[in-house]
Amino acid sequence: MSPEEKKRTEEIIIGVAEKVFIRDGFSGTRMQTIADEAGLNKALLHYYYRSKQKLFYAVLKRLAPKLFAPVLGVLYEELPFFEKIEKFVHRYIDEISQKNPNLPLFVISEMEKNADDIIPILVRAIDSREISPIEIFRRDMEREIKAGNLREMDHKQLFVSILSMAIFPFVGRPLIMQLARFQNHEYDLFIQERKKFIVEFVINSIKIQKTGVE
Amino acid sequence: MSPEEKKRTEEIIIGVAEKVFIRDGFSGTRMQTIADEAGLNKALLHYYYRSKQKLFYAVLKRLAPKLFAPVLGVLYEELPFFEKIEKFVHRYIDEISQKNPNLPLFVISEMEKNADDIIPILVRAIDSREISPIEIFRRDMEREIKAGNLREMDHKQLFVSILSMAIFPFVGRPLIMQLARFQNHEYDLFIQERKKFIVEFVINSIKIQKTGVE
DNA sequence: ATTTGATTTAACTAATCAGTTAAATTTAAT
DNA sequence: ATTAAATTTAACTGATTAGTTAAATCAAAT
Repeated sequence: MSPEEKKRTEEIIIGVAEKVFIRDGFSGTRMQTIADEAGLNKALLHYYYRSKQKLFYAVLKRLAPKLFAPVLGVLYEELPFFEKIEKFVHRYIDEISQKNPNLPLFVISEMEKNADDIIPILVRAIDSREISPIEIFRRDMEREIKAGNLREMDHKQLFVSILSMAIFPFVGRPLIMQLARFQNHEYDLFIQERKKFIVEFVINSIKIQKTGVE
Repeated sequence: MSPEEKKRTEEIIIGVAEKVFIRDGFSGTRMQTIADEAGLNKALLHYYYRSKQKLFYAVLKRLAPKLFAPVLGVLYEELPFFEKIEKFVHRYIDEISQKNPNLPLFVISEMEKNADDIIPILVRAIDSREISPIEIFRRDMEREIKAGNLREMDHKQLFVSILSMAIFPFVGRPLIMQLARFQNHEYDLFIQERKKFIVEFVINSIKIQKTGVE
């Protein structure tokens, strides 16, 4: 095979592995399943990636930048604070909807079970810049509070609230569907409508209304 | 052994099994682990509960009412809407903090992987009353909107938002700790402070301020 | 003291799965 | 055509684990 062919096989494997790992989790994934879904055989998987662990890490390393960069990147843009929140929420929900709605639960579950191995890989993707995302967020808030546009509040509480509202509908889908009595087909629409809701909900809560009178 | 002794063994097994299942998940749990942590042997586990599946279901059936009743129960109480939200959030975070912070992720993961078996068991616990919790919530909102105390908005979006803010810090702990740069010991305090934050945050967002002038 | 049921011990089976190996076959490049 | 690398096949090993079994021991009730 040509080197391009070789590369393509490698990519087929890692692409299918990504899909299966996200769907079934690390321990739920069978090498045989990956081989089957890739239309290849188990021996070839080990020929390219020596072990299940190594294949998993290869998947994670490829995934990590795609996972955080597009969303966290918004925090580093030069934007008015409230617009930044809007763009952040929309970007997150759009990305996950389009990419793979099971991604958040996968990342969280594996971080929980496998902390020591996985967290360092993900942290490199989170901490790719000089200043951390949460510190950027804190500074933005500080500026807005001084300008009288924002109520004073703990920046981590606000940050986690926005994250929670955006991420949890993906993670907690089966639970939410029962509690809030959703039909299967309703849920996607609910998530799309959620973008606008979250932004309005958050800004309503934190923004100080200018009276106009002064 | 006396019947009391017998009962005690049964309870030791199911109690330890609950702890282990929640910690390691169904497929991550080994019968040997349960036996070891209960100070018993594997044969006895099968003597009382015939299989891992049956033991798991027994755990779930015992868990389900304890899981939802104390929290959802608040929704059925006769309380002013905003106080109800406050009590709901405090109750949820207090219950989970004290009981087992891994519970939400466990429930969600197992619902996701094992939907057909598990959801019916949990749904019986959610739907123990004539009117569903979400319908109660909708009626409360409708009343408050008519009374001019509450902005108009989709009741499911609001309900999911409150749930998200309360549950996600438990589920997403490892991710949040990285993103928001928490040290281990800070997180418990953060969650305790979160009760007040969520209530204020939500009410600020949804309440219509009476001008006093009228 | 005898009986009954609870519990232990230890060895076993059967299934699953990661990983290995070696030989055969295919493909592309030279 | 020859070579080298890619791919397949198929059988294997070794580890893990749920579940079984049978014999032995123990404790409580009668």
